[in-house]
Amino acid sequence: MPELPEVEIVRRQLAPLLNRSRVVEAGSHASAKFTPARVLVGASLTGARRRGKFLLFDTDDDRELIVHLGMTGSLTIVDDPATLERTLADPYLRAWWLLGGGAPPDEPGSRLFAFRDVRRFGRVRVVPTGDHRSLPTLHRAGPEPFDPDLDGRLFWELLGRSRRRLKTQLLSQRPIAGVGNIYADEALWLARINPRVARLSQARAAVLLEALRDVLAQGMDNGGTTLRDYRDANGSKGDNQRGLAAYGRAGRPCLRCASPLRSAVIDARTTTWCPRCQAR
DNA sequence: GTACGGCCCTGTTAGC
DNA sequence: TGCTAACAGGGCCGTA
Repeated sequence: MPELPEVEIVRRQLAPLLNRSRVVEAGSHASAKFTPARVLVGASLTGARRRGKFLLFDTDDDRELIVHLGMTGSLTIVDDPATLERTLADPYLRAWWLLGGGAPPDEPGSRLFAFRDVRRFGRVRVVPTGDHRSLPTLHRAGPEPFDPDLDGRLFWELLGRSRRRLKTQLLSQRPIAGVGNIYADEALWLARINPRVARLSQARAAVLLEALRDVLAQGMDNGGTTLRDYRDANGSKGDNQRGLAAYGRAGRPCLRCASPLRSAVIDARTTTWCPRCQAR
């Protein structure tokens, strides 16, 4: 389940490979979650950005290819003919763009930009640059966690706009972008904050913001978290799952106080916390 | 505008 | 061993 660290790793790997490549052919499976991949034929991909958990690929005709990896999505660029043929035959391939060389001059299509997604939670959209109205979560996403303008006070104000439980707020992407179930549980554990709390003091909000930054940075340093499906653009697994303190450890001893960690479903997501360190 | 439940989707795991 | 049901969960939509 790719969250900010995993998506950022994929972006960093893909960005230098796109190199103004022109889309010479494309295809995708029919889905309401997908803009047909073919609409990009003839355009060149000029850059890769990230906003929260969304990847945004710029084109030379003022459009954006937006990809959300969902839970099991992965993006790769393959160039050797055997791998390219195998990728096209993959039953879980949901969208693909055959790329020519960097412009100018153009070459025949020789590399495949491929989106694979087993559980079909991923999304692919092509929109005019900056027009994110068709993706409400992206459209209303809060600041990036590492935005230098985001400080404890602003984060506290953003959290204060809702009375929903903290865990629900973090997953909504509104007060901060890019946090999913794993890193939300980890940050709340690190900050010793109960996930059911709906209100925080300004000081506690600042502590939570620092905890979010810590767990996200650690996730990136460790190459992302691979529980089952996540692979980076090179097909490699992450290492961060080894260092998780809360997520997926229900019933096991808290790494701080040894109390058994508790879990419950909050906002339809399994949430794990320490009832002692993170008492309400 | 906000909160909440349900849905999408399929591989894995637990239970019988 | 084989079958069935539960589970995992990010984003979106309909309803209250």
